[in-house]
Amino acid sequence: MSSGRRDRAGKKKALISAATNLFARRGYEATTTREIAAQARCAEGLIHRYFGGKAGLLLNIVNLHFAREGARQNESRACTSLEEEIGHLMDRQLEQLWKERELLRVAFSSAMVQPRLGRLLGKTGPQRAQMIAQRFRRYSQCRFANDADLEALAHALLALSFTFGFVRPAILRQDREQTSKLARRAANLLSRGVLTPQL
Amino acid sequence: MSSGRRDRAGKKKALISAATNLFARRGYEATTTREIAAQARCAEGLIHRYFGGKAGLLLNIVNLHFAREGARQNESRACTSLEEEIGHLMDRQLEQLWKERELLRVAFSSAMVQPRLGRLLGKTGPQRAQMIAQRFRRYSQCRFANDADLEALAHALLALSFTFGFVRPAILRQDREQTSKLARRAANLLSRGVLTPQL
Amino acid sequence: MSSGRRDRAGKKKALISAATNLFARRGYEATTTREIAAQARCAEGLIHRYFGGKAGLLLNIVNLHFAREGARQNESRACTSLEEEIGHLMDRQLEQLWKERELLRVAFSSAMVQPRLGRLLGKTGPQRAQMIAQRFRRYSQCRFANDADLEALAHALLALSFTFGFVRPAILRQDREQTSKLARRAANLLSRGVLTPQL
Amino acid sequence: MSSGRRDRAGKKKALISAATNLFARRGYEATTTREIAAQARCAEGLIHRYFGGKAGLLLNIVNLHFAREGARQNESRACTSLEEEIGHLMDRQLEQLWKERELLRVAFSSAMVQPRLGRLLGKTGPQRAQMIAQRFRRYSQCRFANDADLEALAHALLALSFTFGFVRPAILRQDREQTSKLARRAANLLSRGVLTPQL
DNA sequence: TATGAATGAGGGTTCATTCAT
DNA sequence: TATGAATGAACCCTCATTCAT
Repeated sequence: MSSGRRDRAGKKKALISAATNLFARRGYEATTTREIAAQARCAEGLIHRYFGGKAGLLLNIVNLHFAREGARQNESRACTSLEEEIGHLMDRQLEQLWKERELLRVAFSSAMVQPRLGRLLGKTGPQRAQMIAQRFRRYSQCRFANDADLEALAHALLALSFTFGFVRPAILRQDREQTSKLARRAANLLSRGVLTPQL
Repeated sequence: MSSGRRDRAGKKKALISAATNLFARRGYEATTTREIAAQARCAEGLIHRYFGGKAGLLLNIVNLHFAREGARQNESRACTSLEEEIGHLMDRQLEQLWKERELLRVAFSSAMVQPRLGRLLGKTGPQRAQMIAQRFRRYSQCRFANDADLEALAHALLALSFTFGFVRPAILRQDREQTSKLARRAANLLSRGVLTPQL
Repeated sequence: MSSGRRDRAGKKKALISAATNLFARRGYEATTTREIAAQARCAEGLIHRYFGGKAGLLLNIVNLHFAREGARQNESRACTSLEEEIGHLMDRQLEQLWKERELLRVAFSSAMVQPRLGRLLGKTGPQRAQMIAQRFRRYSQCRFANDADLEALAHALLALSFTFGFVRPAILRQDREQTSKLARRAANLLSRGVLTPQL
Repeated sequence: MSSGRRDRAGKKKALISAATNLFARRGYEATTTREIAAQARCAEGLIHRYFGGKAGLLLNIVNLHFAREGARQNESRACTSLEEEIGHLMDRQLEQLWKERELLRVAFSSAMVQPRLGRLLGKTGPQRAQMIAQRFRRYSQCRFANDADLEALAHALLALSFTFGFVRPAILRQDREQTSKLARRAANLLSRGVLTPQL
């Protein structure tokens, strides 16, 4: 289609790809625009022309990713029980977060210093929690504790997966198998807490 | 002891204090060694002589802080019930993490890129979890579910407090009251999950 | 003649107009070719095709302007006395230089570094001086001092108007009314110097 | 006295000297901080540490020069007549301006775009004019025209010397001998204008 | 030992110019 | 012919680190 010298879209994509890679591997600050351009095989100036500079490039990357993320439907099939649903959710989360750990590293690392980016990242969580809580309500034929706090459950599951699936293995470099196991055990506790006892 | 111009210990302390302050306020990268030296009222060169450079200074700060943290006794008095204990623990954690949020921001932000620092930070969590689990066992006269997973409970509580007490309010800039409430509701779910039903 | 997309003459004119405007407002160095092209509503590349680059564009502008200037007839009507003529000349010069101050700023500023441009600008002065001296000779029926140096008079008047009408108000930002008054007083001195005393 | 690595004053002087030279030869914009540092045999960073950047360096140079200039007494001995005094003044001016032409080129070139610098340069002129006018009044025993405008005379002489001694030879690259001659002839006209006729 | 002047590599960014379309 | 996407060299400036004093 397009080639070499006049491929605006291609260059943008290449820059985003290179930057995502480098930011994740070395961190935002430690990555230079020179490196990004070199890896993308185009001129440094394009970073500024297309994204308004290094900071804009980062914002663009995060925006892009989490827009896609937010749009992604909670596409998995229904389970036969809430416990199963919770288990599946946690497994999927652990897997997903691990896969995205590089990008998350960059995003959170930068968000620490860049409030705007922080708020952007924060949008996703509560939305997903709402969606998950909604799914949980489908299991109302189950024997919920009367006052089962499904919203808190959803938030708690996301919090656990974030900590055990990303922070501890990817940032604190703890053994991933162990943290994953802990995550599942913790999820079990939550399951119990929300279900009426099986007498 | 020693004073004025040849006060090695005093200078070190001053540098650490200044750096902690500045790192927390502006972030590690945005802080310059000149600023640190200026605020500590001593020469830039000492940062390198004493700590081996800016990175070493950060490591030293984090080390110091979390050593103290780890040594801190689990000093709170015993509660009458596990639920109460869990509630208290969560409250203390939320408060503590909020108080330390600036330093945590720097520590985690840097840990993302500096594995060594990450591993250092990661030491604290499991240790604390062990201590907490130990305390929980004191309530064994309670009606635990037979297979109550007290270890997972401790880890989960720390994970929840980390997310709801630090990540969401301090990084993602979400409303702290809301996230604190969510933390407590989630802790409630865990309480239930670990206790046998009150028939 | 030609219109729309293939209007070479129109594009050239538009570029010259835009560049004159921008150079005058912001200075040569501070103006970018992109701005010029944008304001002229045509492609950046044309600046190079038509004028050989940014520098060539400036040269072209100055050339054009001072060609027109040189060609301009000394159109003013004759006066009844040399004194009146000198006064009128000075007034016209002060007005004209003030009107052209922006372009002159750019022209001289660039001429400082670009000898070719300097020489170009220098052509105008002596020519005008000759023309003015010629006009002065028409008043020979007046009582000139025998050895009246009308050529020096013409040069001096131009020099005074340049300094008091452009350099001091437009570059050194001195009060224009004051410098204009000084110019007229200095012109008076010259008038006297060239006229035989009225006994 | 001082050597190599810790000679702050020496480095400052070297930078000023190098910058003055380069700015004058190539113009402010065309001179790079790299070149200045190289010619001064010190690190580029010092330009920013000592002078606050390239612009500050220029300002410093001009300030320094014109402070010295302003302080310089009008040290020449008295003459026997006003005509002689005027002639001497003009000669000295022509010589001085030619000697300083490089620095003047920079100063004026930059002043065109930098109002603050312009105003700074403008301070010198009126002051000198006042001093010169004062000297002229010493010749009051001469036969002045009653209403001799000595202030205008002083300003006019400076204007003429500026144009014929600097602008035309140094900027417009006109033959210096010719412009100098014109300057003297113009000065003569002024002399006459201010003196009563010798009957 | 403590200082801070000096270093110099490398930072992000700009922009006149080129050239595929 | 006209376009403007792409280039890349060079810009000014920052700052952790070194080392003469």
